[in-house]
Amino acid sequence: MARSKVSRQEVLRGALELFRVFGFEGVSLSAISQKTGLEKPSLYFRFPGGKAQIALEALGEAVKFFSGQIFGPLCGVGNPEEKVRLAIEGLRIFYGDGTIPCVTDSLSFPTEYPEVAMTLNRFLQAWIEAFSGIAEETGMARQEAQARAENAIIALEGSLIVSRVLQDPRPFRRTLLEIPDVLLKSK
Amino acid sequence: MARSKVSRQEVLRGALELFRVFGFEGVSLSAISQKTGLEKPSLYFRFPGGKAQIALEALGEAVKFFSGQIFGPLCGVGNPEEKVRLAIEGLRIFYGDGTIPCVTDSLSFPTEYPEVAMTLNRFLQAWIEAFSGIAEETGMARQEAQARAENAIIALEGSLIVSRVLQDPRPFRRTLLEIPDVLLKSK
DNA sequence: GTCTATATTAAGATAGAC
DNA sequence: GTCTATCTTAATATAGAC
Repeated sequence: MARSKVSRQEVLRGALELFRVFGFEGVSLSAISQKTGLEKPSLYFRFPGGKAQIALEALGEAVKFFSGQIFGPLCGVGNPEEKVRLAIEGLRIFYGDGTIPCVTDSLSFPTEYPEVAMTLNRFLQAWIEAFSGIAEETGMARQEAQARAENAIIALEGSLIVSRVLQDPRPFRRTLLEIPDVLLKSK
Repeated sequence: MARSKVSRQEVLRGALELFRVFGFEGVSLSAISQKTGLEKPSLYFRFPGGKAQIALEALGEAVKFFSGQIFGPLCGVGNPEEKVRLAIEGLRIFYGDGTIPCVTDSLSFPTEYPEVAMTLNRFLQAWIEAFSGIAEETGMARQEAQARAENAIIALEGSLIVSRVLQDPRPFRRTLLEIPDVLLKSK
């Protein structure tokens, strides 16, 4: 079993970058091949399901990052302010300080693979749940916490679009700064 | 000059629907042909620049809608609350009550045509200007008004993503309801 | 496991009849 | 102006050597 120079995770992270920037339809297997250094048949050997499987597993890498760097800290012990601060640093890294789109956007346009949409749906629900949980820690009512969580995610996703179209990271940065207030501060 | 049954505007509106839902790379000329009832060579006769030209002119239709139904009311005379109410009705229609993505999102993923990105950039700046203008009418400082305008657009764009992924129009509807406060209410 | 070579389909695009 | 037919390229995907 000749081990390859490119790990499965490296392939998936390269693919994830491509899918986030160009969207599902905007990425070809040739592009993934170029990005990862593996020829197309090698990609099919590792991922018999082709582009759809690669996209799904790449999405899994994003979920793993969120689980570790964002949901993890939020679910841990400690005061809410500090936990939100840690989550925000994770978000800043994941989004390249506002320069890299979110999978939740890029991969949410219709494909012929319903699994992609279903995985995104579960991912977003988990995200809302994590944000909602930290909001509830401030004593907020469940419904209010849920709305705050959704608002924070809405603002993040929207700011990434605005930053991308204006080619200006400031809307994203400003939005990140406002997250603690959105999640924790009672009005 | 045999007049055709399908007007240029009908073609562009059909194409705009496709581009909004599937993104630039997700739409083929065959799809536009099917949607509009015109064969591909007829599309090339009307739009020699092919898909890129159709996308640009379709985007122009979106700009026209916004100019008439959103920017127009906001720039008119009358009290700000009523003008914002009219703009919100325009937005609700444009976004199919949260079921249709925004061109600003769908067409903002990289293509080989820089004109698309430039047109989107100008469109978004005009939108910010229009929202900012109405916010300034309440006596707000210019910088504050600009931030409020961006926040309103960020919330709209983000809520469309969340509504799409959750397959639930409520995040969008809730966001629409909050727009008057975001644009007009001093904190 | 990875590759070269290739099959197959669909894309963007054009020629030329009507 | 719109069509049928066709060209060219690039996409997904596989066969088979190493």
